[in-house]
Amino acid sequence: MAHGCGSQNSDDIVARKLTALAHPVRLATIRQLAAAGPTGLAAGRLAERLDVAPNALTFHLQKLAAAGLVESHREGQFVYYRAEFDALLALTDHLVGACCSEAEESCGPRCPTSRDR
Amino acid sequence: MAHGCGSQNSDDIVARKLTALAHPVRLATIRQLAAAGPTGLAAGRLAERLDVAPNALTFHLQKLAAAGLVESHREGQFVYYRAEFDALLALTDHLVGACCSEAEESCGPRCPTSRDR
DNA sequence: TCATCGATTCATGCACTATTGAAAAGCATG
DNA sequence: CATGCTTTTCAATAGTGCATGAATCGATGA
Repeated sequence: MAHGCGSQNSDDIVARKLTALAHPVRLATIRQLAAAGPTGLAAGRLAERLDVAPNALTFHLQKLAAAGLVESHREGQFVYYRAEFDALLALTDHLVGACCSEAEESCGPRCPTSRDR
Repeated sequence: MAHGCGSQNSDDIVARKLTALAHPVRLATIRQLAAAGPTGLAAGRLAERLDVAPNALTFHLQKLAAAGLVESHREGQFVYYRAEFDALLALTDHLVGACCSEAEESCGPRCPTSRDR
């Protein structure tokens, strides 16, 4: 505990991203943005779909952006948000990346260690 | 609605699991258990490896167990914990499951929608 | 039974996060 | 410039989670 806070461990970075995802509104947000694809969605339209107050949505979007999971760009009066797909995929890799690396037996047919990549 | 799992929304269940994972100690715990494979690790050995107080580790392990991400079984005076691999893999599926479902263009070569399963 | 080791439970204090409502800033149109 | 729409900022509150230390429970062996 309380070992150096200067250079952050990879686990800490991933934990920060998971913290950003670990909220019903933010998770639904990411899924909406993921479904919307590279074009993204305007903040207002997102607020409508999720039935969330605009200011509340901004709060959550900022957390997602701080974690590097979404990006925003302005187009006229609208602000479009889109998911950072690379960050999402890297996240899933990290979760089961070291699976069974120290074990003799594999954890199952879907184990990333046991199937070719 | 791919799986009709109980009363709670699938997003809420996933959010609960992500909440359980979204902590440096718990994330490191899962990775240690994932690396250890189906055999698992004793709580004390886990505490040593992670440099965490035993009672603190119990606190975190209970959160992981409540989310269905780990399981425990007693062997003599030791309590072994092992990762629930199915729950972990289901989690990663959910994250990018609906990726680009509403978009004309795919988000990339690794998009789950764009590659066969 | 007593002593020891492993694991858990309990209680307290602290910090952080989410929610809400009101207000303000940025952009477009008449 | 004035108006309306979109988005963000701010402030106050309530709620939740985490860390810490002491005490407890369970199992093992002398």
